[in-house]
Amino acid sequence: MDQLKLENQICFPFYALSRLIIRAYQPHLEELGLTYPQFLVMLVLWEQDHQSVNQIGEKLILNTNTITPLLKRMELMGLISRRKSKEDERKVLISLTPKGLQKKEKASCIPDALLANVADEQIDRTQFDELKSQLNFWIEALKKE
Amino acid sequence: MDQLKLENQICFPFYALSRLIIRAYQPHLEELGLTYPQFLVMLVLWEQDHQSVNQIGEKLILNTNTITPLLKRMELMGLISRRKSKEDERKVLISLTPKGLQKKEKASCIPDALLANVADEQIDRTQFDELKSQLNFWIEALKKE
DNA sequence: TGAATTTATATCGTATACGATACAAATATA
DNA sequence: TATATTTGTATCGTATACGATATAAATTCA
Repeated sequence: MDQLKLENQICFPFYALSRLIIRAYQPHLEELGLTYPQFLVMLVLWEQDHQSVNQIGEKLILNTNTITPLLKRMELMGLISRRKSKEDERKVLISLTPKGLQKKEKASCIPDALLANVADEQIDRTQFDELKSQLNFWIEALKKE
Repeated sequence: MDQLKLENQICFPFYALSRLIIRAYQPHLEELGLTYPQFLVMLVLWEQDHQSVNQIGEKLILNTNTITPLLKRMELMGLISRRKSKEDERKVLISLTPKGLQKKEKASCIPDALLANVADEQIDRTQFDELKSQLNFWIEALKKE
């Protein structure tokens, strides 16, 4: 029955860490006026502008029933525009507005600021990359389910 | 600007994995009639019955504004009971009902079933434990923030 | 001991998540 | 080419999360 102990679950640390990381981001994102999922959408668009709802959803592993209202709020905030694709009228293309693009510079210091805060205590680069590749292995494994 | 690429963020894998793991649990938890956070509450109570709202919240790193409605739903489902502590009338003690206790046995096979599904492809035990302790290090670091 | 402070929980408002379903545009196919 | 199927988004309902705020019980302290 030990396997039902909370501390023996591998699932819980991921659940907890996800929320703790979002909390750590919060003060930085507040300055940008973004929530964490909104920030992720911005990352995707800063990397490549003019993507369909589905393309964004696939990268963030989120369905349209989550993404659509999220994008609508971001449109209201003036960060992005939503317009139908001319080639395929089913698709809705998301583009950055000048205001949305402008935030990129302000955001660029966030990852560093966070790492400095948390991982300050000697986490060596190799170990860090090792962890990341391990996480990606799990993600790919679970995406296929 | 590469540091703003989604794939270079350490935060995203945790966010994604958390949701993917919950998805993987879903079919198993559906049989139990529980959501994932409800399952976590049950884990905490199966390990030790009769805990206050705060005690449960601390273990799951959740505030009462999340836990309270969650527990109320579980009370409606007949899994737990909520009653004021006699020693301290501010505290609300949560206890398992027979129905809640009964589910423990059915749940005991879930962790194994999941690991068999996902980690089937040779993940050795040592590496697994290493990962878990690394995650716990991060959790403790972020909890202190 | 009476008022100020702290503690434990609950309530409210907003923003995700996501299963189920709807619906229009595009594609396949008989 | 008319219909069935697929694809891309959106809508609806329910369940988290969580900041801000409220409130009653307990504790502190002037």
